[in-house]
Amino acid sequence: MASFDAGRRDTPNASANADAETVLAYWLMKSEPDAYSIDDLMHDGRTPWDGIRNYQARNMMRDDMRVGDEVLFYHSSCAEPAVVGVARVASGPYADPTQFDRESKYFDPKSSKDEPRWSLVDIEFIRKLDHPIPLAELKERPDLDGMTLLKRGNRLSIMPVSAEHWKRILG
DNA sequence: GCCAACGTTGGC
DNA sequence: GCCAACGTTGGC
Repeated sequence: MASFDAGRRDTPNASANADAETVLAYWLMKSEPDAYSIDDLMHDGRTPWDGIRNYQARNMMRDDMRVGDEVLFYHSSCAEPAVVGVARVASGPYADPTQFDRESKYFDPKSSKDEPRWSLVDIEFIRKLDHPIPLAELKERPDLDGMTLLKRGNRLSIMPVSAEHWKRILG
């Protein structure tokens, strides 16, 4: 199992370092545009990132994200997979309400309100890219070598992005 | 704890 | 639609 580091904490004891809280971390979050696109986020302004049912992705939202962290919004499972916009983490973690909703496809009978299994954060719109950056283009760039998104077999829908890669992609 | 079977993701 | 890759489940 790969482990991830949001790259935020400079000291081993982050809790003793108040400044660590103010350092932004960067993320990439995938969404199928048929289900929820960057235009949907632009329209809504803000949305709960519900429906995540993968433990690694959940752990990153629950344990590693901070309000203000910035997010590459990525369209997956579509004609042209691409980074299409920028968003921001807008809340701390809380229980994903869809896990308790019997009508939801994300309903989880093994979860309970006392011990919720799935957490989420809210995401808010920052901007849409004038020109999406297709996956195919990202793959061709030597300066993005090692990016989690580009690793073979990667299926995580949420992943950290290093500050270096962030600058190279948006710069 | 092992591991086969199954389900899901997501590019192509 | 195909299929590689990976996560989860459950029998043992």
